Amino acid sequence: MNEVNVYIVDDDPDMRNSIKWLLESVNLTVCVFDSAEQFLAAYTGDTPGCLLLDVRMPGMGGLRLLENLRSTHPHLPVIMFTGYGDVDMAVRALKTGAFDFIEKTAAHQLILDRVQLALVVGKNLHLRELERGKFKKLLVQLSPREFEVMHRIIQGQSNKVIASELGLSERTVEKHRTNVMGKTQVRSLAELIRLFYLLNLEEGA
Amino acid sequence: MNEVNVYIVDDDPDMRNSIKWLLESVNLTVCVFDSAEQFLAAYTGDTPGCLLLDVRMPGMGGLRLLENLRSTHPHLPVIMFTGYGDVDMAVRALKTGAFDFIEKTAAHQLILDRVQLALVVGKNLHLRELERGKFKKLLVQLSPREFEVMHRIIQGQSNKVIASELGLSERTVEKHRTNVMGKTQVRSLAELIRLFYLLNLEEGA
DNA sequence: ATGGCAATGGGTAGAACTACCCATTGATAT
DNA sequence: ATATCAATGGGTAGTTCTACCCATTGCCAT
Repeated sequence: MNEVNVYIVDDDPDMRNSIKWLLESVNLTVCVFDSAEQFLAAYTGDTPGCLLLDVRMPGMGGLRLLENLRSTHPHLPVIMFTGYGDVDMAVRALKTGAFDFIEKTAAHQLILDRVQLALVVGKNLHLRELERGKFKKLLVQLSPREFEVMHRIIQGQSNKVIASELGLSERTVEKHRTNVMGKTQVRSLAELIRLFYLLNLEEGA
Repeated sequence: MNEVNVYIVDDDPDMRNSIKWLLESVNLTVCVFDSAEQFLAAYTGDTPGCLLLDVRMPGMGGLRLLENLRSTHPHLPVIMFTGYGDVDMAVRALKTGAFDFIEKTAAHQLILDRVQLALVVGKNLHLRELERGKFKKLLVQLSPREFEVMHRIIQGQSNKVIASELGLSERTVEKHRTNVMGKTQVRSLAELIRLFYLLNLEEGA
């Protein structure tokens, strides 16, 4: 399996093969699926890539899959791909978070360009996602108390203030603080804050 | 002048008045303009609001104005408004950063709902923009040396390391650090870092 | 050329944080 | 019931940051 994949989800075999051939002609690695359900079952999100997604399909439609992916894998660029698109469909798709929206009648070069752009963006998002995922795993190792203390540290409270507000001794807060810095593997307060906001700015939006 | 405005830019007087009447019927404050140029000359961005922008106009078109606004006022939600829209136009507008894309034939209630949503989003973006603008003004008061030191502080470097890398004494770095915290009016390192990333995450994207 | 400011550096004191050591309590799991 | 671990708190030392004081150099503008 290659490092970067273009995923194609389309119920029409001819269309799948046509696009697959087009993309492979520029040395891209392609994975095809004939339904949204099949893709969901197979996709793990552990490699960068992008998705070419047919809108109209039996079973779970493209828009439903798109919505699904926005919550589970927000960092996979999804290019919606449709034979007969209307304005409402395009607007809904893009507002839902699709990376692009292309009609199947578009020129081959245009499709290639958009896919290449999506791949570049997808690589960057994937890198960031790796960093986020790593930090997330470290965060869940924190005990409830440590997490509470971390939160207040990030708010800028001093150990003394934290101790007073939580009814603890300074020594205990210092211990929690040490554990937070150790378990999250950060080497400075600055890095802790940066990683924290890296997580929250994207989950909140 | 009210605090929150809906701006309308359309070269067709009938359309302007029709939409103006619709929005005023739900107690919204409306400002109308008959060209992109007129709007650009008048808009300052110092109050929250949103913009209903006709796509096809003589002179500067809606898409050109949209691009312009994305760089100068990224926090004004722009709803593109068109009589005869096609998929390509909608996709281009939304990918450029339009908040929404509505056809003029849409139901009144739908238009109202989308405008109200844009206003809510616009208020939040405006609040954040106020905070960013305030911090920006404080940042330019920093001397070049202070700015350099601030940058390294945010990277997590200690005074000692900064002093060594810049060939300064620790005392001097401490002085710069004190000045940075004072001039930016932050009460903690955490707040400095938060505001710094608030600026950079939106300007970089 | 005198005043203001950026940049430089020193002294001293205190506050805050870090890194080690030590211990008790209580809940949970095997 | 014995082990493990979260949470609690103390001691002591060393580092780092903050808050004051002081000064010199050099540049720029009125």
